[in-house]
Amino acid sequence: MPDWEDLRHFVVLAREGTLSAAARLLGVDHATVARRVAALESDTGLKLVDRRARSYQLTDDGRRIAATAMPMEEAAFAVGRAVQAAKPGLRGEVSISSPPSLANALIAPQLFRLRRRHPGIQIKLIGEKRTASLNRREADVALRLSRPSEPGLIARKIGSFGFSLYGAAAYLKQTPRHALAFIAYDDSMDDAPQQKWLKAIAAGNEIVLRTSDLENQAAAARTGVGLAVLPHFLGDPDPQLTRYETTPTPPSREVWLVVHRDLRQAPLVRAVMEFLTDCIKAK
Amino acid sequence: MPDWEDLRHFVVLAREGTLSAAARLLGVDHATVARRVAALESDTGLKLVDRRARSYQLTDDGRRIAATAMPMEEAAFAVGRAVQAAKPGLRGEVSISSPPSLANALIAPQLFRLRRRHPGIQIKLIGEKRTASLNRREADVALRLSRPSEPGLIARKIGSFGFSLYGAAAYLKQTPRHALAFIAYDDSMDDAPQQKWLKAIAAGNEIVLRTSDLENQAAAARTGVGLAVLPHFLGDPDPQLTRYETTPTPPSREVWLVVHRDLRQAPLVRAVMEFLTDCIKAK
DNA sequence: CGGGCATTGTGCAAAATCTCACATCAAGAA
DNA sequence: TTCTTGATGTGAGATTTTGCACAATGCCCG
Repeated sequence: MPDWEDLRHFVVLAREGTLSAAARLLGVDHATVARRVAALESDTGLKLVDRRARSYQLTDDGRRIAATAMPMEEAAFAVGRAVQAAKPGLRGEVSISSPPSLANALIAPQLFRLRRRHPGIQIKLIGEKRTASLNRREADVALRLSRPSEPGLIARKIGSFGFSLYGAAAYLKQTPRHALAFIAYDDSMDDAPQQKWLKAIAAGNEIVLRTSDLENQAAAARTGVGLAVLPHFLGDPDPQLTRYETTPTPPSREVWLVVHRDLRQAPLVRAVMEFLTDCIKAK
Repeated sequence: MPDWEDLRHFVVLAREGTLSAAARLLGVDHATVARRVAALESDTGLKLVDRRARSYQLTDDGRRIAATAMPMEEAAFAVGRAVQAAKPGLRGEVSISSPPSLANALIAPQLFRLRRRHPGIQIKLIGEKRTASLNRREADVALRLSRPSEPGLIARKIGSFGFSLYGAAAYLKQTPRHALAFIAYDDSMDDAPQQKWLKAIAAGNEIVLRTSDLENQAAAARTGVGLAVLPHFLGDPDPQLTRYETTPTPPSREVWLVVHRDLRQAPLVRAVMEFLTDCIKAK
């Protein structure tokens, strides 16, 4: 039976493609990954990778072995979840994955409540566009803007929010309707409903700024660059921004609270889920 | 994520029950198992075992974690099979599990043929009563006397053989029918068909020897201790043994060739399966 | 074409791990 | 009881593994 640690390193290498990336992910030196893969090759008597100049290329055998070792990794994640779920009481770390806008505007400002109520809980708040995989234990709970379909996950809709166009009051006053400029996401967000809506509404007008960051869009809109589609929870409290009403109104989005089945009973996780629900409900 | 090697050691400990047994199975020192389990506990922050005077007792958490880690072990076995299956050509070791009688009388004497035909193949012949688990990779192929039902295994009936009562010629001549003594398996084999049959037929007569080893039974019968139920392939070629015909005749048994689905295509394994089929067919 | 930039390969010293030997302890047999 | 057997605990030395620093290489981009 091959060394399980060797397999772990090899699986990550197979997924990441390079020694360095695998090493970063595993938190070890790249030399260690290289040596462990070599050890696995010598153990199994199979050539698993072609060592090319700048990249490790899996051989057919390598792909085959990596594929059969994947279920091991999934089982390992299940062990990790079982460990997390077995932790009694309300002490420990919980990681939350959330879209950056929600994290900044609704979660972070409320964290002090959670700490007051459960002083033993440490939060790791991951505000990333990329949806972290709960199955891979990249986070314990997540907020998502649409219902996820991954197996093993449990999702509950805990709220929704609307969008409007916002701009600086002076800008709206001075600019004739046909000359209004727009601020949009970059292409990577082309499939988001609010972006589609904007593209439709802005058909004839100029899109003067594209940025992937919502905070940037708001900042630009505040200074009179143009109109941005912002969620109400971001635009309404801002004294420098004014809604610009349109028909049709922009789409609204749902907020889903997602957790893995294995973790939903853990007291630590339940407390955080309750907190997140309050954050969204009370916005 | 916990260290996979720690998990491997812990799973074996959980199954074996003692440090020493786990250490033997893993081929390491017992101190290594103890330290790895301790490391796993410190990693997870959970108490997994109660260290009692002479034994490691799993805690509830320990049982839970061990249970979730079992699938990892099964996946590891699958990797092992994939490795074995990926070996090209006809070089390497193949292990055969077989009932001892078949191994001694039909397989071992023919091994020279296999070696002549495929000089690159090394055979490990495990003649044990205990049925080795092909799923756990305790053997690559197996001969069984009944169709196995484990998942993932493929079985083919490759032959059958009959039993008869055998005794020394002189003994049979001298002894009146009602005084014939019998030689039987010990209690551990009470569920074997030939043993049941013997118990029925021998209802009134004395059972003078009980032994788990068929070779012993044959030896005793040869020297006139009594009558033993022996397979034909064992009794017929023996010049010192004579059949004692009865009605009803003893049951016959089937011979099944068993292999894991993952291995059946490997050239190495196929060659050995072909060899085993010939051994049984040509008896 | 040349300069970054990221990747893999290598030798060495340090750190972690394992084996080994011995000690201790409990249970069961004589 | 005393002896034997098989289990776990512990410390020292040997071995293995790892990280680090540096070299070499190929790619991308200006």
